[in-house]
Amino acid sequence: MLTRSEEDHLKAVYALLQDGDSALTKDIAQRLRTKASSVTDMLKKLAEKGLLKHEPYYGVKLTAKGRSHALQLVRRHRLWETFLVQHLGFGWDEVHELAEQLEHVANDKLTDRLDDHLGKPAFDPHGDPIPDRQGRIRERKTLRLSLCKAGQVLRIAAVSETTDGLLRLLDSKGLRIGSQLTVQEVHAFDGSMDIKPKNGAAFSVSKEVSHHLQVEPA
Amino acid sequence: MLTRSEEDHLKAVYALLQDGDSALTKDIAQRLRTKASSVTDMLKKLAEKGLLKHEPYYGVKLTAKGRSHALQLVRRHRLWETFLVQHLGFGWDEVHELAEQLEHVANDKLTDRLDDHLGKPAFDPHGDPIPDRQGRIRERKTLRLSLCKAGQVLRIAAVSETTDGLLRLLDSKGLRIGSQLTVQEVHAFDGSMDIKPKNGAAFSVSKEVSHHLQVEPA
DNA sequence: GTGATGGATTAGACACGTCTAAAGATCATC
DNA sequence: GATGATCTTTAGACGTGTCTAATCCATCAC
Repeated sequence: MLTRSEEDHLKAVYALLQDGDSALTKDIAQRLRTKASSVTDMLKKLAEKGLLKHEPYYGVKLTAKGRSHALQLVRRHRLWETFLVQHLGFGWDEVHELAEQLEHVANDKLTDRLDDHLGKPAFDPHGDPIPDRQGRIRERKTLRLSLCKAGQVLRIAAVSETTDGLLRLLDSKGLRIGSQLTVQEVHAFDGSMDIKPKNGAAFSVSKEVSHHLQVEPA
Repeated sequence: MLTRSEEDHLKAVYALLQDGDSALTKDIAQRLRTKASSVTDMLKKLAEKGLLKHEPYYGVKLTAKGRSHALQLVRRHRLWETFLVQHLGFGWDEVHELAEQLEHVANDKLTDRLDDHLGKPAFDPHGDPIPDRQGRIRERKTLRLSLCKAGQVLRIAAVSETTDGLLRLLDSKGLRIGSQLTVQEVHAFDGSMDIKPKNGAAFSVSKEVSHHLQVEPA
């Protein structure tokens, strides 16, 4: 049995490894709004429990057990988000915090029943894939907006779930999952780009933002 | 903001006061599977937060604030139980533990949406009343089976929610919410009674059991 | 009243997760 | 390969919630 804090750390590691190639102690700390020293302690603990390998000063890698556990957390998180949006009428940009709490209710039967109830969805309201019972993910062939070039016409497939601010920003520009947009220009000096929603005015997004936007060719 | 443990203690106090006239430290401890000394500490803390009055060696009484908070916990607990049974197909005797966890996700919007989604039910699957948004309870005019006399024909209205064992016992005898039964005999020396389900064989229940069975005239 | 009894409280300890401050590694740059 | 910047870890402390053991209190039988 993992404590809530252990689960939070495990999920942060998983998310950072998904995102980039490494999970830095300070990034984990920042994500969990805690301090690096606390993270070190926790990594040691998770390593002892066999959920990850911790090479001091070098980094951290999930074990199969750790990855599996993280995937179950992600599964629960995204199923709850889907439930909150589809059945309780919440907006996709206001469910993250709630799901963050609900995901810690660990009960396989509950999770599976919820999954059935929702029709075994493959993607959550943010467009992110929902791992199945076995932790398998049905991937989409999407790419980061930050890797796209001027002139490309794209559709938004997913938005990194941890950034509610980004969701609201997009919403205010009339963009949501499935919306179409065109890349007008990419500025080499800072990686920012100008994009134009199909039915709206062009605006500029920072590299930070485009990095978190998953798109597919329209 | 209350911690999970504070909420658990508050709810235990509320439940015991509902049940009998007083909430003994040792009974709270037993209910929470903890020790009396731990409970004393917690009562002190809850008293400082203005949720209850703690008269050392004498007892404990909820303040309006404490009662209100407890009612919200009960509300959430019973709404989740209703959801689990009605929408996810759980049995009424297996939802208690899960609801015990879900109730701690405190978010008014979520609670109200769930309430709406379920059709603002007045009673949960155990037959217990669900407090509304304002903490108001729609009472049934039920009485404890333990107070009934031989010859009375009754219908089961509710079963104390904290005793899953009782639920299974009843189920095995063919009894559930709404089932009809007749009191055949009451044994004065130990308070036990013989009851006969409408469509089933008579059996005997202890005072402990009959105390937790809410019935109404059939 | 006096004692016995049983519940309640206090005192002191401990595990856990967090923090700050200090020390240890790594790496880019000169 | 020394230096400084930055990140990581360690050492030691603290708050919280729990425990055990000892003490305190109310009550009931006599």
